[in-house]
Amino acid sequence: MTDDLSSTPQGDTDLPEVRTLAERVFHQLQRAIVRGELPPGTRITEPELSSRYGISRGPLREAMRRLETYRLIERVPHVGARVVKLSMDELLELFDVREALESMAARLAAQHMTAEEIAGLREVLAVHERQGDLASGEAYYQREGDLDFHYRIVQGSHNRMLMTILCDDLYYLVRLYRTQFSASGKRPQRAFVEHHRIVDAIEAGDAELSELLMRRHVSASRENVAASYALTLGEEKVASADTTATSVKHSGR
Amino acid sequence: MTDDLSSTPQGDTDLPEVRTLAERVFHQLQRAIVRGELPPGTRITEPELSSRYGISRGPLREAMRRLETYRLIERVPHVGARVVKLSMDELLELFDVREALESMAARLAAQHMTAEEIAGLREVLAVHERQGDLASGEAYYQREGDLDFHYRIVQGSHNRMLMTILCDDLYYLVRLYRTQFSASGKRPQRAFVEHHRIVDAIEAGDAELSELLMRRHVSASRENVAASYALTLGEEKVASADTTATSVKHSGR
DNA sequence: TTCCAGGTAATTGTTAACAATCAAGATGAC
DNA sequence: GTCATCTTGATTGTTAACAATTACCTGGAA
Repeated sequence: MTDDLSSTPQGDTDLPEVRTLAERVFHQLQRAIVRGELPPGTRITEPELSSRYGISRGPLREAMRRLETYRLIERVPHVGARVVKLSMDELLELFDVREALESMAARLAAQHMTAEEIAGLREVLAVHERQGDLASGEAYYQREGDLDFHYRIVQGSHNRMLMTILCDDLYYLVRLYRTQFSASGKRPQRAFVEHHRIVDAIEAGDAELSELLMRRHVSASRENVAASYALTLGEEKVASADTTATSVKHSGR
Repeated sequence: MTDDLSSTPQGDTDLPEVRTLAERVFHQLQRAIVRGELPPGTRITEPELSSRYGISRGPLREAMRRLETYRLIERVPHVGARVVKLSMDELLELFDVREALESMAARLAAQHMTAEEIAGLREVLAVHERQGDLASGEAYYQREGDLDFHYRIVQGSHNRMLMTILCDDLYYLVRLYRTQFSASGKRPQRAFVEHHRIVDAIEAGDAELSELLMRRHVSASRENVAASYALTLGEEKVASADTTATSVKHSGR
């Protein structure tokens, strides 16, 4: 009982509160899924996992139910659960949702963010640029830093419901998408500039401009992902795939 | 066991699938909370509810966890759960989230909604007006119809993630707010006009206009709620409360 | 060979009992 | 009289066994 702490030996950093077995296993499974250790589509079977983690099926089911609410696994009654398999369509849907919510967050951040929070935001950008210098073609750490940037703006909105939806519900899904599609992006320079402009607008208290810039920023990221995905579909169909990617946005009915 | 159906006697309309005890009790508890039969702040104790619904604590805990994901109850480890108690601040936060998501939904609906869906939307408005005629000062049915209107537009976005967040995650919370604050609104005429304008824009395929009108519509609803709440705070502070309500939106830091 | 049916094994849903934690009330000391 | 501590009751967390549904596999017939 008191050896719960010793049973989680290595660095479980920023573990908020593990007052129960279900919470501990939830965090472990969450990390395993986001890191790709449990590949998409993997069948989750309760007896196997309960024996692997050394707990009974009760707490495990509670952990699985929580994973389901974060959309990391999908359950079917009387059938079972499997790690969510993400499609490009759903990724683009997620970008639409992020565009709506994060632009609102930027607008509210321009109204409510404190001076300390803005200073912290600038510090995040400085760290990005330092890391970007030593590895201009970087991928992993920069992307984590990008998430940190967006995360802080959402926090700056001071809207708890927005924070819950974006940071709790969708955050791990975004990370899962990145590991799954290994989205390189290849537009760090432009993203850096956009980040700075957004912070400028927030610092100036210009709500409308902050909202507009964040909306463009997320939308550009979406188009970038769609375009690079179209490239992977078929190298010979580059031109037609590109027109498809752009026609998605403007497709009338 | 086979009398499960008879144990839920009256019209459990549109119950999607009750393949398990946990799902059935979840729907029952959900209705009880939204209808106000379980008042906000009510302590939820597992032995009591499990005996009341004639099930054991296992399925009940699963139902409770699902209620928690919909933010209808709040749980604290080793302490217990209680029905969520909503504050006006949180209601206004919810309006900000709805403004962001529903304006995006209207934009996508203008791009993707089919002719049949638009016809259904017009039919909803016609039903509203018929009911509005026979009871101009109505409250309950009109509000349900209002939800139906917004619900259909979200469906018309053809964005499954948007549909999940708005219709599954936030829908019952909106209903709970309405029963709890008994939001009369008192602006049915103007809402009707706004609804019609939004459908017009969607039918014309004008994405930007649809988005703008929906954003204004939700924002106006938010201001209306804030103003009527300010009235209930103190009758003698009507003037100052009104300025507070409007300054919320434009409050710089 | 292909399709359908039945049976078997495994997995999920459910239950009841046990263990640990928390909250409240009683008891005692200062 | 007030505060701290202990005890007691109740509630939540956890476990293991039982029941029911599902999926797979085997066998046989068209």
